[in-house]
Formats: sequence, C-alpha cells, structure tokens
Amino acid sequence: MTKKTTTPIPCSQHDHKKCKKNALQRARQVCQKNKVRLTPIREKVLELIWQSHKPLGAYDILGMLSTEGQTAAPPTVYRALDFLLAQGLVHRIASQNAFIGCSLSSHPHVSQFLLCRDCGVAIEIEAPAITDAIAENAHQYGFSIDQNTIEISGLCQCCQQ
Amino acid sequence: MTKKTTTPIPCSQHDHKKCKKNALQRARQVCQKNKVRLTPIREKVLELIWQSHKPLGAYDILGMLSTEGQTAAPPTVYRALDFLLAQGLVHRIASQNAFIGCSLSSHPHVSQFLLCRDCGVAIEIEAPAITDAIAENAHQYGFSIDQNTIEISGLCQCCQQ
DNA sequence: AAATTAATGTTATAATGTATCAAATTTTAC
DNA sequence: GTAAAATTTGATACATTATAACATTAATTT
Repeated sequence: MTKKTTTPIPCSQHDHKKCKKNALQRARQVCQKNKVRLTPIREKVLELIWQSHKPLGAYDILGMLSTEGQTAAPPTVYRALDFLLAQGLVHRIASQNAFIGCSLSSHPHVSQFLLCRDCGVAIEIEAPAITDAIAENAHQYGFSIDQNTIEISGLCQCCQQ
Repeated sequence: MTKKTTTPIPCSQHDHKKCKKNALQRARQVCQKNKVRLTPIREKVLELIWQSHKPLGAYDILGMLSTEGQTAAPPTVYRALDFLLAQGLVHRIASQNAFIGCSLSSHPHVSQFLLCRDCGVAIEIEAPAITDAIAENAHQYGFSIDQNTIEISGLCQCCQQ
C-alpha cells in the first residue's frame, strides 16, 4: 500500500477560513433540505465548533457563548448540540466527551475518526474497508448494526516530526 | 460469507458461573505474571463486573460495594478500575461510560465490541480484518495508532427474534 | 388574530470523574 | 527482625459532564 493523502489533513496548512465557511454554507443547505431551522443559537454553536478541527467540550462551547455578552446555561448548548447531531452536522467523540464538526459532505455516512493525542486534531475519514470489515464481522455474529463509534487515537502525521 | 459463531455469544445460554470463575482465575495469573497485586478490593470489583456481560457504570459498582456492608467512596472504585484497565482485565466502553470484563485470553490484544441496545450485552471480538483495515487506513494518513475505540451498537442475535 | 407548535430561558439536580492529604498496609533494605 | 520506603486504601471535597422540569418567548399554522 503506497502512502497517499486522500483529503487535506487539518493539522497541516489549509485555508481554514474557507473550510469553516463551507461548513456553515452546507449546514444551511442541509437544514433547508430537511425543513428544520438553523436558528441563531444553533448556528453560533456550529460556528464555535468550527473554530478548529479539535473536538470541543460542551462547557468549552458554553464558556465561549457566555463571554460573547450573552448569558447561557448548559441546556442551551446541549439542545443546540442535539439538534446539530440529529442533522448530522456534528459528531460526538465519545472517548473525549466532545463534539466536532462533520467534514464529510455525503449525508448520511458512516465515518471514523483519527484523534491526535498531541495536537488534538480530529480527522474524519470514510473508509469503506473499515465499514465493510465491521459489517462482515457483525454479520458473523448475527448482529445488526445501528451505529458505529470508531475512534482511533495516536499521533497525526504532523505531530510525528 | 457463511454465518458462523466463533465464540459463545453471552446473551445465549452459557455457563456463566464457569465463565466468571475462569475470568477470576486468569486475573490472578495475569497479576502474578505482571508482578502486581490483585488486592481484595480489586478482586471484588472485578468480580462485580463479571456478574454479567453487561457493561457496568462506576457508580453501579460503587452501589454494589456499599450494600455489601462495606462503605466505599468513588476513588475506591476508580482506582480499582484504573488498575484493572492497566492490567488489561477490564475494558472501558466509552459510548456508555461503563466497564466490562475482558473476555479474551490473548494479552495484549486489540479488540472490538458489539453492544446490544436491547439486552445490554457487550460481545468482545478480536477481528483481524477490522484491525487491519484500520491500520491500513491510518497508515494512508501517516497516522500512528496508540489505541482504538471500536464500539458497534445494534441488536444482538438473541434480541432480533 | 387566536391557537398551536417549536425554541429558548431558568433553576435545580443528576451522573460521572478527579485532586488532595491522611492513615494503613505491604515491601524493601539493612 | 526492624526501620524506611513504597504502595494501597480511606475520606473529604470538588470538578466536569449532562439532564429534568417548568416557565417564557418566538414562530408557524389555521
């Protein structure tokens, strides 16, 4: 297997302003298509999540919301997150109790995460080989899959040097 | 791919008394080999975890410890869990904030979990096809793996009927 | 415009996990 | 065999993550 980079790795240089803008743009489209409302709070939470490619805790988001003049309580953030999760616009990183913006445009999808322990970046990938191997093994056990939590922790390419 | 059962599925009938006994036996061997102490508290926590194949929360364990006459505080349980995790005798199920006894004898190993949303059972599997697919994809991104969190939620065979 | 539904505000609390320091126990070294 | 060192446990307090419940406001429907 030759080494190749199929998507830009977020810890390397990339135009994050554009990256974020695209994400918000897509969010509007998805919500329009799904006939749900991307309210100011929801959009703001999504924007905060997209400030980086590092998963954010709910209370990190809460803190950012509060320092911006407004006052917010936990349910405000969790409700916005629940909405964004339901629309597939963010994902939960169970191993970190944190949330990350979805960087894949295909909806819905089954994805996996590479989590760098050094820089904290989460790289979302969609690897059919992984999905297929899981489906096949589940089938061997007669297990029917609802949802996958695939979180791979280690060191990203940038942080190995 | 033909359907086969490579290990007994814990939600089906199996001799759990023996299952548990074996686990505790192995734990003693592992600790002896690793030159660490399986103290009464640690063994008791492991035994409680092995009361079933359903992941237990730390506070579930704490409750069970306390009702048995003794009085215990959270650190007691978390310390025992940390120890058992370090020895590879239990695993953490991140998507449930819970802990399950390790049912594989090969140490150390990379395993995956099938989690039934109905009966709650966790089936630990060791699927090279999954591990390999993950390793290969990680390599494509120049990512070096420390640890995997592979949790597959759905319905086990028994609960589909 | 009134009624209905959806979204947000607010307070309180539940659930999960850790820091810290003291006491007891076990192991090591002499 | 005993003192010193290291490990384990006890105990209190607190930090972090998440939800329940109900009131209020805003948006949508009729």
